[in-house]
Amino acid sequence: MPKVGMEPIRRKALIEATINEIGAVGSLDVTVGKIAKRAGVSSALAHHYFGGKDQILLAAMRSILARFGANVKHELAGAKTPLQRLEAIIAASFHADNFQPQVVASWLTFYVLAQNSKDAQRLLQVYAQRLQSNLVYDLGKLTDRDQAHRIANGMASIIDGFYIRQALQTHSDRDDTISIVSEYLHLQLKQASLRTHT
Amino acid sequence: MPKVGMEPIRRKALIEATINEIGAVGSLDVTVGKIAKRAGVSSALAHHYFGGKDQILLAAMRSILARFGANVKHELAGAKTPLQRLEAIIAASFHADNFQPQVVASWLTFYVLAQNSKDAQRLLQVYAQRLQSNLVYDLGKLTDRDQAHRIANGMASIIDGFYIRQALQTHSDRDDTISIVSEYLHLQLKQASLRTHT
Amino acid sequence: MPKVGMEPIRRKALIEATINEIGAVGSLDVTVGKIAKRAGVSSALAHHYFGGKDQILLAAMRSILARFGANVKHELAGAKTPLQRLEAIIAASFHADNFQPQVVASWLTFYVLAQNSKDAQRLLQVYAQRLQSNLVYDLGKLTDRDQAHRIANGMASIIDGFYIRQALQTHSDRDDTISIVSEYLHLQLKQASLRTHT
Amino acid sequence: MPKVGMEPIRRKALIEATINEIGAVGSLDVTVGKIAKRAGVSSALAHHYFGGKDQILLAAMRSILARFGANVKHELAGAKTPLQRLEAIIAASFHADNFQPQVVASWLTFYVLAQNSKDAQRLLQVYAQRLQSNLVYDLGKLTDRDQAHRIANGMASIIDGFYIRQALQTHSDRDDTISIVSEYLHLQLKQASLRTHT
DNA sequence: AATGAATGAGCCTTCATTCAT
DNA sequence: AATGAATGAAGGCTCATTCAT
Repeated sequence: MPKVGMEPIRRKALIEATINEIGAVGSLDVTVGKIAKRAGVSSALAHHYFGGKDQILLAAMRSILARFGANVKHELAGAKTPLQRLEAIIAASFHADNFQPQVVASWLTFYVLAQNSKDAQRLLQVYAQRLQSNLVYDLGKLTDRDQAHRIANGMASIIDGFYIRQALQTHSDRDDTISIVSEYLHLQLKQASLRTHT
Repeated sequence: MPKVGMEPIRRKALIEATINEIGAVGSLDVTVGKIAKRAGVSSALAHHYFGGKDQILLAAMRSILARFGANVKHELAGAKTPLQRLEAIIAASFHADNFQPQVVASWLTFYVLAQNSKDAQRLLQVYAQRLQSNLVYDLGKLTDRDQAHRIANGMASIIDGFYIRQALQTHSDRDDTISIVSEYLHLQLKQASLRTHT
Repeated sequence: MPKVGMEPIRRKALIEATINEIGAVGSLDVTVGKIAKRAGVSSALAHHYFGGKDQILLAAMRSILARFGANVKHELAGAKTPLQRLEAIIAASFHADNFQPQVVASWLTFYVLAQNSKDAQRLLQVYAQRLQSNLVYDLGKLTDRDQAHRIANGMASIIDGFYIRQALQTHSDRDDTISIVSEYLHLQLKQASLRTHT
Repeated sequence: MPKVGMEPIRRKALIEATINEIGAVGSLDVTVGKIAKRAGVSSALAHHYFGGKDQILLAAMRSILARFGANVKHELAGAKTPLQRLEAIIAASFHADNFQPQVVASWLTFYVLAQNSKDAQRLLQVYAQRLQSNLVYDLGKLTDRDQAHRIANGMASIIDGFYIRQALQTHSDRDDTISIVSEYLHLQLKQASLRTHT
């Protein structure tokens, strides 16, 4: 039983516990005490390692965002063409990891948190902008700049829309979801190409 | 002058105060005390009329949903063709009344509330299903049943997506938003007609 | 049992309880909960009426200061000559009301509080300056300005000194104490008059 | 190189840190953790060496008292006559070492501590009695026993009074302070001699 | 019709203290 | 000799809720 170097272990456990707790109680009533209990430690320890409730939530948020980023990167690895890259981003968005109930519930909580916490807001905006630039970058190779922005905007919205509907337990099939978003992309591109070439 | 018939006045005032309070504090920290103060009454009175905090929130939710329904009905009034009706639904969704910051913040809160309250969940689902059936009904006249469901699903998601992005203060232009959703509809219909006729 | 207009009664009771609690536990460990219990109410009510612990302490401080001020005013009422007025101030300082163990313990607490609270500091300085100006004013009629300030300074210090020693339970006789301070005053005045007339 | 003989070094550092911490935060909020951090060690070590918070404070108190005693002894070294000795005690009381803000803040803290801790109380009383006997002893050579006690009492009070006023940041000039106390002594002695010879 | 009074329950946070390493 | 790990206990504060008037 190691008695040193516990910090990373505890941090990880607490972050995991936070996400699961949010998933379990649906974001309301999420309490430092309950998170700590779920992680098998005292609430004092949670404060010791994170400094406060907000920072625990923020850390959980960062963790989810990081995992999402990693998933995107991973999916992107095998993609060659811009279109493949765009499809990869869609796939990553609905990757099982990111689309789990607890994770989706966490997203919802973070959206709410972002209404009052500058830090949470910044975090969420950084993520949103990165997604947006990824989309715009690849779309830019397939159509003009204005269309790229427009389509990126639509895609991001439709993805967020499916997320929030998932949070509401309007369970939809993952593959159906992906195909709807993917189809959106294709139709928009076809239409954009028509517009451009006319 | 005995004050009679105050109940509907107070209820209305409290519901309005609830929505504004949610809009003001961003859904967190919304307190019966603050709602009551905003409505100019004591918190005890709020309990007296509604029975509890959850029911106050539910009433506010019903109010927003009702207003939304009225807006839809109003927009639908002048619509003749199925396509016009679908456009009317889109227009109503982004009608200024429904797209105000406080209202959008309230939606977010209700989504969260729905995670824990059966009543809130039911309310939200009733609304979602009504929207869905409206969409499916009109789409059904323009394409086959499967396609209708699919397109309705996509439309609802993209609308919800724009809502949540609005809640995050990713302010987008109302007309742009409408045109993106509307375009989505048209492209899907064109595509569906191709599929059907082949 | 009156159920309205409780506020002043509760405030008074809580302030009294604060002073007694400070006296009882010796200023350390003084807790909102204990104060409230001593006043026969819940700690929530104490917060309701005062807003927070600091403000409760501040209110107790103001009460003691006010009582002190009233005692001074009362003693001053029968005083005619400047010398009588100065003696009256001394008498008031060691008046039974102000020299009770709980009250003296409260003073000590307030001194400590003043180290960290701007409000407490200001309060204490207002009191100190008022005492100082009273002393200087009357001394100024008996000697020159410089001497007046000097003697006032000495008198205030010796009074404070007896207070703190009282807080330490170095019980000294009240009359002895008064006579020592009074004697200080007389000797200083005699000396000052010598200095001036030479 | 095994670290041996660290104990006295750590103890000294912790005591010094305690005094400075009290001076820095104004006696409230003084925490074992902060003291330890200031001393550059873990709070566990502080407990290891002292056994508990109270004992750390007590040790700091003893240190200040000892330093004060040393200062008195040092000043007394050059004093020949009783009067010179009395003046030496006054000088020592306001010696720069003892009149530093941190030291004065510590005194205030100890006064508060003494309200609840038997040990602190005893310590403070030992110091007070030693000072008192010193004063009485020398005064006894200049006047009768009753007068000696009386004057010693006044002197001690006036010194304490200046201390507490210093703690309240009513900064007074050191030399002025000394001269006021010294003058007190002289006037009292003159008066006492009159009384005796009459 | 309306409210002031009052509280219990619960949450976040801090801190002295212990223990194994 | 020294510390990271960990916690129990307690405190300040908030809030939904009840009740008598």
